[in-house]
Amino acid sequence: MDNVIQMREQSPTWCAAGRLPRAGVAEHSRLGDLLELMGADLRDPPPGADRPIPVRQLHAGEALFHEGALAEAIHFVRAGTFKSFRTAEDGYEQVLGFVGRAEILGFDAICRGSHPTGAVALEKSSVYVVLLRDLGEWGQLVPEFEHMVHRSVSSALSNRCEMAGVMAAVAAEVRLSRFLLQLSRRMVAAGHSARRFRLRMIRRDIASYLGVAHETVSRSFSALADLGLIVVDQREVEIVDMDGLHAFSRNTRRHFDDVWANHHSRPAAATANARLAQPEAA
Amino acid sequence: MDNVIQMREQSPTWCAAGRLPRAGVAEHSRLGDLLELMGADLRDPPPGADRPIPVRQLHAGEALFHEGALAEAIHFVRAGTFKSFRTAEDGYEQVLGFVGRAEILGFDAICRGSHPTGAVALEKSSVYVVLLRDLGEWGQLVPEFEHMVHRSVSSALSNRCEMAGVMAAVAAEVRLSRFLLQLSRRMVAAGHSARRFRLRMIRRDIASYLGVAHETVSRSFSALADLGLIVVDQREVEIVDMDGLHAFSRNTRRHFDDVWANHHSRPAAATANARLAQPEAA
DNA sequence: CGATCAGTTGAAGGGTCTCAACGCGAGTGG
DNA sequence: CCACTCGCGTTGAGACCCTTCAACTGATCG
Repeated sequence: MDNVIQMREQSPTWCAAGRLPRAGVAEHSRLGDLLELMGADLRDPPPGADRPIPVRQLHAGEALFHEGALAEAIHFVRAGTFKSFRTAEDGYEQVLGFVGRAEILGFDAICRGSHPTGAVALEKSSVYVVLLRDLGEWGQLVPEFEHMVHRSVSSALSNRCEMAGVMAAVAAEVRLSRFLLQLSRRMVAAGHSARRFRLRMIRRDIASYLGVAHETVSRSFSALADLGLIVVDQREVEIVDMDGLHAFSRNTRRHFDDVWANHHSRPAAATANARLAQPEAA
Repeated sequence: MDNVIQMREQSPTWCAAGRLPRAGVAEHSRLGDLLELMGADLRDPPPGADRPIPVRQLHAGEALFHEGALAEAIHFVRAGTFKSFRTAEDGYEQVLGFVGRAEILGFDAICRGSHPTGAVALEKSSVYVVLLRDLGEWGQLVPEFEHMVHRSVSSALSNRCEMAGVMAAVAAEVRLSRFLLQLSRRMVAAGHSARRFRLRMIRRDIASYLGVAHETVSRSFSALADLGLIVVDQREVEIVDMDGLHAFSRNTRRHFDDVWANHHSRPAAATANARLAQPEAA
C-alpha cells in the first residue's frame, strides 16, 4: 500500500479510489530519519537517534489539525504537500502558505496552546509527529534536534517574506509569476523539475494566497500563456521561458513595460545571458 | 542605491540627527531580566539567570541590522518599536511587520546565516542581544531560556496571520481598520491605552504593510474618521467607537453594507471633520 | 449518466492607482 | 530670527485594473 509514497508527476488517479487504507494510522520511524530528512549533520550519530518517532499518513483533503484545536504536537512533512489556512468569521478562507517536504508545520500553536491556523493535505502525505512533551526533552538531550528545530522555524519565518512578496501591491499577473517561480524553486529543492510540475492546489487556493479573485487567477494564467512565458493545462504547468518569467516577475507597481519590454520586444534584444528556448510549444 | 551594504552600526550619523549620544553602546543586563521581560516563570530562579547579557540602545531611524548582513545575533525588544522590511530590486520597500516590546527580531536569519530582512528602530529603542554562539549553549544549560525562545518564535510565526489578515483581499478601509485594531491590541499588551495612541510609523510604511498606495491610506483614515469610528490627527489616533470599528473590520470583500449597517443604524455622528482636540502626551 | 465542482471567458461596474497640487512641520543655514 | 528646503500628510481627477455576476465547458465522482 505504500508503493505510491514518492508521488511521481503523472501519478495515476489515486484519489479516485476512496477505499484507501485507513488514514491516521501511526507507523513508527526513528528520530535519526527525521534528522536526516531535515538535513542535519549526522556524521557522528547523536545519542538519541534511535528513539522511535510516530509517523502519520494522510490522504488528500484530510486535515492534519483544525483551527483552534488543542496543540498536542508539531509536525515535519515527510512527503506530500499541505496548505496552511485560516478561516474568517464570514467563512472566507485565507490561505497562508503551502508547505512541502522537510518543512515544519504547526509550530505557531506553541505560544497559545491551540492552533491559530489549520492545515490540510493537498495530496497523499505523511508527517513526523513530535509531541509537545517530547519537544523540550529531546531538545535538551539531543542538541542536533534542537538545532534542527531552530533552522526549521527560521525557514518557516522566512517564508512569510515570500507571502509578502506575492501579496505586495503589484499586478495580478506579476503575483502569479512570482508564485510560480516560488513553486519552481521548491520543486527543485524537492528534486523535481524546475520547468514542469503539477499544481497540487485548486485555483481558489491560489487566489486566496495571492489575494485576488479566482477568476483573476484564471485570467492571469491565460495572460502568462499568451505572452509565451508558460504553458498551462488545468493543474499542469510548464515554464517555457524561465528568464522571461523572472524578468516579468520583477515588475513592481506602475506601468510595467520598461523591464519587460526590452526582453520581449525583439529576440535580438535579449539580455546577454538570456538564451531563448524554442518559442512555442502550443 | 543605498550606500550601506554591510556597514556596521557604529556609524554615528546614519540618518539626519547625528548629535545623539553614540548609539550602539553596549550596556549589560542579566539573563534573568530577559526571561522576566518575556514572561517566563521565574518562581524558582534558573541556574544561569545571572549571566550577563548585552543590551543595545538605538535611536529613531537607526538600523538594528541590514538586509543581507551576516547573522551574528538574535534580538529581543526591551523597549521601543521596530519595522521589519525587505527591499525589492527596484527599491520598493515591503514592510513585513512592526515589532514591539517583548518580541523577537532577526530569528529568520538562522537558516541562511544572513538576514533576509532588515530592521530599523522607529523610535528610541533598546534590545537584548543574544549571540548565535550563545543561543545553543544557553538553550542547553537553561531550559527556561529554550522555552522562552520557542514561545517567542511561535508568536512571531503567528504574526504572519495578522499580515495575511490585513493584506487579504478586502477594501482599503477595512485593511486599515484591522491594522488599527492590531495596534490597539498591542498597545494594551504593552500597558498603554487601547483607545488612544500615537503611530510610530509614517503613512508610507503603513501603506506598504497594507499593500496599498500611501494616498489610499490617507483617504482611508479620512473615511474611518468620517464614519465616526476614529479621530485622527497626523500620527495621533483615537478610537471613538471600538465596537463599530470591530464590526467594520469584519467586512471581507463584497459590498460591505450588510454586517455593518445594522450596527450603525443611528445616523452618523458628526460627519464633519472632528479633529482631535489637543494632543497631549499621556 | 446526472450532479457537482473546477476552470475559463465575457461584460459591466467600481475601487484603487497614479499624477497632480497644496498645507504643514521640522531641520538647516543664511 | 526667519526664509528655505524637504519630507510627511491630505485631497482631487482621470485612467485602469480588478471585482462581481453570469454563462459555459470539461473533469470528477457517486
